[in-house]
Amino acid sequence: MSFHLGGRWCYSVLVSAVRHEADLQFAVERLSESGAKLTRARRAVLEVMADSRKHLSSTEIVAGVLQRAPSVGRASVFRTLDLLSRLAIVRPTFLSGRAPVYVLMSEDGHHAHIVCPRCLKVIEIDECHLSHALSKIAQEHDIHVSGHLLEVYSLCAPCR
Amino acid sequence: MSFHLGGRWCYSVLVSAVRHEADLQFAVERLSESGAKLTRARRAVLEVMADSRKHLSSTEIVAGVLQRAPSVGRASVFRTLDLLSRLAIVRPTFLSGRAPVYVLMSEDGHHAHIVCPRCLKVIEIDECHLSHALSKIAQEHDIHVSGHLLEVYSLCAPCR
DNA sequence: CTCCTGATGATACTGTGTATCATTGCGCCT
DNA sequence: AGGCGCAATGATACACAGTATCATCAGGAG
Repeated sequence: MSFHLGGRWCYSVLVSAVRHEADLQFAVERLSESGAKLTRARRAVLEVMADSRKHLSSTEIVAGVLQRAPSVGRASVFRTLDLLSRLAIVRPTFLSGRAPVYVLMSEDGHHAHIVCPRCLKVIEIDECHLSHALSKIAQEHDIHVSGHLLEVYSLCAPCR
Repeated sequence: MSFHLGGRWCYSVLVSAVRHEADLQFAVERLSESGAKLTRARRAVLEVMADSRKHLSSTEIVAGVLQRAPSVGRASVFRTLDLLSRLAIVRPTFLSGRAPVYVLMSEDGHHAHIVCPRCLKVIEIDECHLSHALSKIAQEHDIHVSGHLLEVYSLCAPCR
């Protein structure tokens, strides 16, 4: 569901998202654990993402970082996004237009949201009731699940 | 988890995917139901996708279509991908590199797979045990679920 | 068969994301 | 606490996926 080609106008809006200081702290921790340096550029990206109440496109992140730390280069933002993706701190997602949109994953590497295919609103789900399903999947496929992303498609109330 | 910046070399490989003639037929049906015309370009895109045993990037789809129907233009492939996304016949996903990767959704608009964060292999899940969780989510948020995408992260057997 | 309209292919263009490389600054180590 | 090595940076230039445009074409209802 990448809707409405052609246009930067349709970024998804996150409803009821609560981004905590804790998320930021956790991300910083994972970063240094991984051996990566905590630089100005990286801190800026993380701060922008932790502050935001929306799913962010790379363009928005670049803009946010530029505001917060004007000396940071565009390239570093993309490098950071890639790094964070690899560390599973951030997950790129496809909503709205063709541009990737990034989400900060919660502490345990899980994330879930509802997308309304009509207005593109994104509603975050806190409790996704997936543990049972995941343990079954883990068992069947003989794997150890380290995270998940669940996207549910459904018209939201106003659109019905 | 968009891994390994810079390089077109890292496309995800779909293991154990069975793409049926039925999928193609279903897609064609939904297409005409929606009122859209069944043109050479659209048929070519659907055929390429139904034939493939992999998650396909747009580039790969363009190449496949070009092989199958050389007269079809690049732009039409993108137009078609967008149309199919809107009709929930196809779902763009983020794996491997930064390029979107497309999957044919199953008949009921559901799709699930496991991604190994190390080798990027994608294993399709046929039975995802989500009905319970989904009905709970539907109840809590007062919605009618029309589809879902579940992505599970886990090292695959060889990578462990 | 014909007509209307939605879809097409060709082209040119835009802007996101990337390679490169000389320079910088993080953080380990003593 | 200060210096050193290498990871990371910012700047620039670039590649190419995806898009707008528009004259032409073809699907499918009648």
